[in-house]
Amino acid sequence: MSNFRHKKIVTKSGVLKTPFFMPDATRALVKFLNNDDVKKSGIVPMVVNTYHLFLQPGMETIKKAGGVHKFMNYHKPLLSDSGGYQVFSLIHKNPNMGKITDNEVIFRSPTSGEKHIITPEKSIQIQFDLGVDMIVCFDDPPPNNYSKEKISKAVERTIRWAKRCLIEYNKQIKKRKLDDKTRPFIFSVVQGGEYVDLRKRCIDGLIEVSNEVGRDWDGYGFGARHVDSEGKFMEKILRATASFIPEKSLRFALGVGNPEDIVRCYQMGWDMFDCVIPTREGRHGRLFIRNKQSKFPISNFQFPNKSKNLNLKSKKSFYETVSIRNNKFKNDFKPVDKNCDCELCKNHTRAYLNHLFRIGDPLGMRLAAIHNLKFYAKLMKELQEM
RNA sequence: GGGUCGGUGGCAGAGCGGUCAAUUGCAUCAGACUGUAAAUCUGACGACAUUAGUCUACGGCGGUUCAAAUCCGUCCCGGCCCA
Repeated sequence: MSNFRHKKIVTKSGVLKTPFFMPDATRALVKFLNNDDVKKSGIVPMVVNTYHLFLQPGMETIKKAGGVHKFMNYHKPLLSDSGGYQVFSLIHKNPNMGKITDNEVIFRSPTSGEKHIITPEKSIQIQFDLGVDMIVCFDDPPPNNYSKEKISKAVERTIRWAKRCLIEYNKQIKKRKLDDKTRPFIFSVVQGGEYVDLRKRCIDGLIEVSNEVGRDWDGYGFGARHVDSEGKFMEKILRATASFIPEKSLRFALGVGNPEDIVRCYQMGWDMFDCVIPTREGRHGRLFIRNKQSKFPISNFQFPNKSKNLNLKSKKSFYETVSIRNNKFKNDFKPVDKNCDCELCKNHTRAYLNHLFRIGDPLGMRLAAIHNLKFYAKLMKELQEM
């Protein structure tokens, strides 16, 4: 039972076809890569982060640069995340780092200790100053293991803040004289943890907000982690949440995910994805290898719904991973993936990459990240062509 | 030749009577990573059994002591200083 779909969205910086994956260029770069590395891997859009760029280099610099596209010299579609996830995660992990009230979030910079305040309005203003193509509401993302009561409160706050975001959004559109061709797309975020009824409530609330303010959300994001407190993929919740989101709106699965999670979400009707996995795991020496025997065998792929360990690394899966630091690659002179034409696989052997990781040279991390991005890009292309 | 300091597990380097199979770092082996406080983090790392436990180990040999990597004697080896 697939609900997948193909959409085309036209942003001021270019056209995107769904489904698409965005690597996280949190601080205006994908770590260790330059823009060409990303482009060559076949990836176009990227995600930058409001919170991180606000702290460094700071908005004065970004504004003087003429926006984040110019600042990082990347003129393809960019989405900015609101910073809600970062600020809340900071405070949830260490309550001394800040204070959350219904009006605002006060927090300390983990690096400088300096005190900052972010409100929903301010997050939106910053995102307009970034000048990106897609922006996200400042939400309240509770950890999945919070009580239902606490998550319910987070849902209500997320809805109230979404309203403030959308009102501010309209103000900024007016103030900056933007039109439908030049305005950024705006996404609200759906919270509700592992509870279908709360997810439903959140979406109903968000739709009500859009009616009250008089502007539709361009899309809805899936908030909080999409794996439950035990690490299991939240199949039911993701499926239900996708079905609650209006058909015409984009569905953005924030933070999703590993390859099988992306495929599953796609089949449920999610359109957009971003995740640190390909780049972070690449930097940590884990490489994705497509299973050679076929195209991504998605149509006949059996998802073992319930188990945490999906066993997708077995022969049945469409991919496997290798830890290139492992000793067994020390004298392995094959390419990482003989069917891959990325910079790494075209030019270097597993033994060489193993060596680069053993000596800790950044080149290894860069090549591995490029390879993994290419793997993701190819996956998305196959999904687009389904 | 005289004096002096030292020889500890793959390496570096703690420990200086019992709680030491021995702190720590590196190296090694494996694992984790999901809107990036992540070039990060976790675990293993004498042998065999692998729950318990048993053995062999802090240069060699011999002592003191209920007990020694730790104290004493001696031998071997190395650094530095003086002749």
